[in-house]
Amino acid sequence: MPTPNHNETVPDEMLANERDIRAKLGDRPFDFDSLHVISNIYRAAAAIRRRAEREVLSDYSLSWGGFTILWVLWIWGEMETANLAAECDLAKGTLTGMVSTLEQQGLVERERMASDRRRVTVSLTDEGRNTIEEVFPAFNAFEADMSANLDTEEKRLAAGLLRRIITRHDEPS
Amino acid sequence: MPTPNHNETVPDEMLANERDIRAKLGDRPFDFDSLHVISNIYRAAAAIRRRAEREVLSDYSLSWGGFTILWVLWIWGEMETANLAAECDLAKGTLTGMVSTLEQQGLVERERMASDRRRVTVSLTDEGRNTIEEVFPAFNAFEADMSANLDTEEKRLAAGLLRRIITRHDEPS
DNA sequence: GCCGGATAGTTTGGTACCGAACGAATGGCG
DNA sequence: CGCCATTCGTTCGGTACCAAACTATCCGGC
Repeated sequence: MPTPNHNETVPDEMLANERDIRAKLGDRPFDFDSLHVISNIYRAAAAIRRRAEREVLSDYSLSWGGFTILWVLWIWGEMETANLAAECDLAKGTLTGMVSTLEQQGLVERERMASDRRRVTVSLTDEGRNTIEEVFPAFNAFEADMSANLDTEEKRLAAGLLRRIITRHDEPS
Repeated sequence: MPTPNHNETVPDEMLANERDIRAKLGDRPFDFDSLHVISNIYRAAAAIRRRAEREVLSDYSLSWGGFTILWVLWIWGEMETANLAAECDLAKGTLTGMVSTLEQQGLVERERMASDRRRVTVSLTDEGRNTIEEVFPAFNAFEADMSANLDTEEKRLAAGLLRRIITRHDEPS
């Protein structure tokens, strides 16, 4: 019968570990609903990243972070390092190394800005653009597969709920 | 007006980057709903982990993974390495190093099984138990804060939707 | 008994990632 | 002009993490 989560104790369907947690700690005044949301977000993200790197990105010698950089540059075009780091949700120090890797692979290029020589812009090379145009459809198909247990409405709902967690706290570094 | 996601084009509220993606790629046949779910899961997870390590775990010199190990051992008690790795969602090789770190910190201990000397069990020391009993309430408060924009019903809904993504594909290593 | 395949954990080699410290460049204010 | 606080990107030291190679142990068949 489709009546999940119908009371305030234990929802009908839980992962095995969620049940065990209630069994162990259920008598203590913890916030189990928050616990399950947060830990499920993390588990889902880890599964997504692992599968993506193994099943999609490795074919193109891209890491998750490398793919993200290409993707961001593809959507937004040339960006300076600081904005790119923020958009990729990476520390700027991390970005430096990953851009260097992509640069060696010939997928992006750096350029110092003439107006302010501290700043550096990063942009896709032609090869980088070809790569992301080839990889992204495969990646998007992977995303669809990964979320195939949800229908469209549920995906939007989930995206919206997550958005409200993300927007609450988002100072990357 | 509270009518989010009311049509099949662009939902009312989106993150800035979500809007930009539609603007750039909206005319191509990609699955944007899947894209947004997956990328929001990942962004949320990254924000959660970063904040947790900075604001909660660093006070106890614990990494995210180290905390997870203590937590799992606290809930389930003594475990052998392979099960512990699966439960913590880590590759077994990764676990070896992190258990060694925790062992040096005096928080867990290893023991070879008498019946099968290949196997090793890991359990909390008294100090480890004290640590997790002290850290977890702070961590749980953090989880509550992190998800404070959702009410109880929404947390359960989100946890359930995520569960359906997790259960679809979960062979960690 | 012992040999060979299977299995549990560890080691190894490499990337990713962070935070903090650093060095170059800038721009305002004297 | 010339200092100096600020703001860039990079570098550095350290952990975390994975996949694959390796080691030790176990167990079934001869």
